[in-house]
Amino acid sequence: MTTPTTPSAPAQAEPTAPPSSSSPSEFVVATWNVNSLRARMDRVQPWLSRHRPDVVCLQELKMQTADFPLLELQALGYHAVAFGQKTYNGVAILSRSEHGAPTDIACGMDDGDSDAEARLISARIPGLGLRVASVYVPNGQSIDSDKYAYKLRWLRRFREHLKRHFSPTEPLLLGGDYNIAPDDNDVYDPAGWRDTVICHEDARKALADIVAFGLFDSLRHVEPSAKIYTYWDYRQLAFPKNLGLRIDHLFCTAPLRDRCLAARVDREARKGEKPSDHAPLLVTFRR
DNA sequence: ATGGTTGCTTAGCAA
Repeated sequence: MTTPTTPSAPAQAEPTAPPSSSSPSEFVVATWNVNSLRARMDRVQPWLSRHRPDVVCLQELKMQTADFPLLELQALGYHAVAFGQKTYNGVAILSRSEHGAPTDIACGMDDGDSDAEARLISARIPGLGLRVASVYVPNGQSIDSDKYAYKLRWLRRFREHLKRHFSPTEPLLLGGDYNIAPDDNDVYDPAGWRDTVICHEDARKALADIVAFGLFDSLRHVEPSAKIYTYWDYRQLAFPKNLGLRIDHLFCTAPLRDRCLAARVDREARKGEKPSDHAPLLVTFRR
């Protein structure tokens, strides 16, 4: 074991700001589509160390459950539960070890449908007294595609799943990539995007039906009208031009809406080498 | 913009 003797630290060895510390009065929940956890682990690890969110919903793991990096996350101080599959989809929930191991872990929708795509996982976080789901809604490709019919069907099944397993009066968080921009204000070019799977009225209605279960858009609770995006295409310099969409959401039930203190998108995570095409959304709640 | 970028898998699909 040698002691470093270099007088100046390496350029990127230290974070530029101290990591967030756990507060006894607040907790932070994030949702992030990482677009392959294997390809993104070198970014996810320092991001967790820096922000120390209490709970993180991840989407698009693109790996089998058996390949999920449980031990690496454990070493960073996180419990994790994952529902993966080869090549596509995959969702996970991380929670800081101090909140206790997640219980009541449920993968998929248990509604008898033969659909096996890994798009939903939920669990209870005992130390925070809440239930959390990580959700990856099908993209749907184009409105005349079979995939769009699957998207709309999946959203209806999800609504029924919520009614069966959750209550609008319990503390519940649903974080995920919904692949839907709820409002024209969530899109950089609403006219150009109107007849796409992201903005089509049937998709927006299906999401509204889910919200009608008793959910609130935590970001809009705090920022009612600001132009805030969570996704920028890799092509066409979309990020530097801020040609973005707000398709990642953290929905909460009424008991948590009243405790929602702040919400922001971490655009820093979209910059630099090999980012995901999505940036994380971080929401702070009173404990 | 009927294009372009990334990841998984290895030519073509999905996003």
